[in-house]
Amino acid sequence: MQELTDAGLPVGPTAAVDGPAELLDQLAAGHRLLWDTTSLTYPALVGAGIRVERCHDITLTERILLGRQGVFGAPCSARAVHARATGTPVPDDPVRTEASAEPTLFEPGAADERAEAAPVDSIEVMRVALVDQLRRIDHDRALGLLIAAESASALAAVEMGSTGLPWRAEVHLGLLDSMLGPRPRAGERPTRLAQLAAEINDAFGFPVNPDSAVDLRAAFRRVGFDIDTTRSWVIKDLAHPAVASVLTYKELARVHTANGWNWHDEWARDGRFRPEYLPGGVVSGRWATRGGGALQIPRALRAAVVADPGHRLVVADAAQLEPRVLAAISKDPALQAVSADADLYTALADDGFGGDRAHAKLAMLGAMYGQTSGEAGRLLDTLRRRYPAAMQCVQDAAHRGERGEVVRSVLGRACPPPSDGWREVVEWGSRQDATDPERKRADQFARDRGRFTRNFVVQASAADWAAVWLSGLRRDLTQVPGAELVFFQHDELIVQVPIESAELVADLSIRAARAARDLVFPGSVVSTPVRPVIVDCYADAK
DNA sequence: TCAAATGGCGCC
DNA sequence: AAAGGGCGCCATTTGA
Repeated sequence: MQELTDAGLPVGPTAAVDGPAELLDQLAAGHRLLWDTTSLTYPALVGAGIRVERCHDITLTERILLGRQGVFGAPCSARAVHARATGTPVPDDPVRTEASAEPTLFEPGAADERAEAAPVDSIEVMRVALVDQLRRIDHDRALGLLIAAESASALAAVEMGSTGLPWRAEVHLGLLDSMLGPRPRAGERPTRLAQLAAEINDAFGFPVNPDSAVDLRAAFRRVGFDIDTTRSWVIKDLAHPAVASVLTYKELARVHTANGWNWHDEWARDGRFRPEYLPGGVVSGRWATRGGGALQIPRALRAAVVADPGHRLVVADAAQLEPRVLAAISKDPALQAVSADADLYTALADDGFGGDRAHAKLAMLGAMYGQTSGEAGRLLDTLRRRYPAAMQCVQDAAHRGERGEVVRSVLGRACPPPSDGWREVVEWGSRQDATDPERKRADQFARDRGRFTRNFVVQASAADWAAVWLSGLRRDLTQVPGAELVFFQHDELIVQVPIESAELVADLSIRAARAARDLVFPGSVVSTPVRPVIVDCYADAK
């Protein structure tokens, strides 16, 4: 047990916790728990009805700290940190056994692996690891904040995975029936898809399997359309009678395979959808999920997310977070001014795009993603003129990436360095003649990485902000009986709350966003507003 | 025959 | 000159 201040510094004694009674005492005293890996230890506590307010997750912290040293993918357990700190051989990380996996029979060693996955409980190992991490954090305020938010996110992730997102089976199954027809036998096409497939065959005049991109492309080529991909946005512009059926087929087939009856069987048990959330699972610091595609719930199915009786959903999203984050990290005066507006894109449009919001948005997204072709490319000049500092900021990040350097988020999360293979290609190719294929390949590699680092500074800083926002709101929600975080997706979260507390929670989400702005961008005038909506059903939120 | 790669598309 | 970021998941295709 170790208490840390909010700045990530130790103030209390170190002591092992013996047994549940002492654990409860320590929790009641408001101590911050120190442990190896939240996702391994905390689920059992949550299952026992114990809620931890604050923790320090050594593994997640180590991932951030090692990343800043340019190391990715190395073992990050307390034992590994201890080993590196003491100059002893670094053990492999414990094998992660998936909670959702079927028990494996007849697999020698599986039980041993599970035993190894038990969290490290040696207090001395953890003490040494913590001291080493604090030394490396070195009183860096931003980094301490990032690490505190990462650990808090880990708690929230376990709690959300346990609580689950309310999911009404009858609504979901009703939608499937209306879109696809009755549930087919295993391996068969739903009736609606079978109909569409027949229409597609008729329109072409020969059999085509719309599930096969190869087959579909060959079919369109055979009738005179020289396409090299069957993406919807290409198909939609072709003048052929099969087009409408193909597009509808693709849309419905996607629902069937991604969120159809099989998905429902596997993921939507007991009125809840319980994915496994992985904070920091993306290099930018965004969360990932394992199972169920939780971060890609299609809009068409959000009607199935309905609050329990007597409850409401507070759906809060940070409006246009990424351009606001760009304004904050670049300190571009004009973009900061524009970001004062509740609708940044409208203000942007009025500021230089003749009131054309769609163009303004396209240009801004293109600038952050590194797009330079097409419409967005043509609009880039306007942005460069109006917001030179902001454009310089992403341009610098791109150049650093092209040169093989790394970039960091506002709170200090580092992007991975390029691979050895990348360096070889780029170094060799850059010495060749401009027309040499090796040179072209090298330039391509460099540009690709430039786009990645260009986007990283914005996406990762936005993730910093979102983690602090989520952490702050989670803490505040402990004051609201019955309020539960049930979903988090990059810049949007959902709290299920008793009706009488909905307004309060909506307000808390706004305050937490303001607090996150002040913590992540101290002194910045850029606002990062959230707009909570109180609804019964997720589909009504937008 | 099976694992890895690919194509496509959902979300931000 | 040219340059579309990050994911997870499914069915199909490819390759050993």
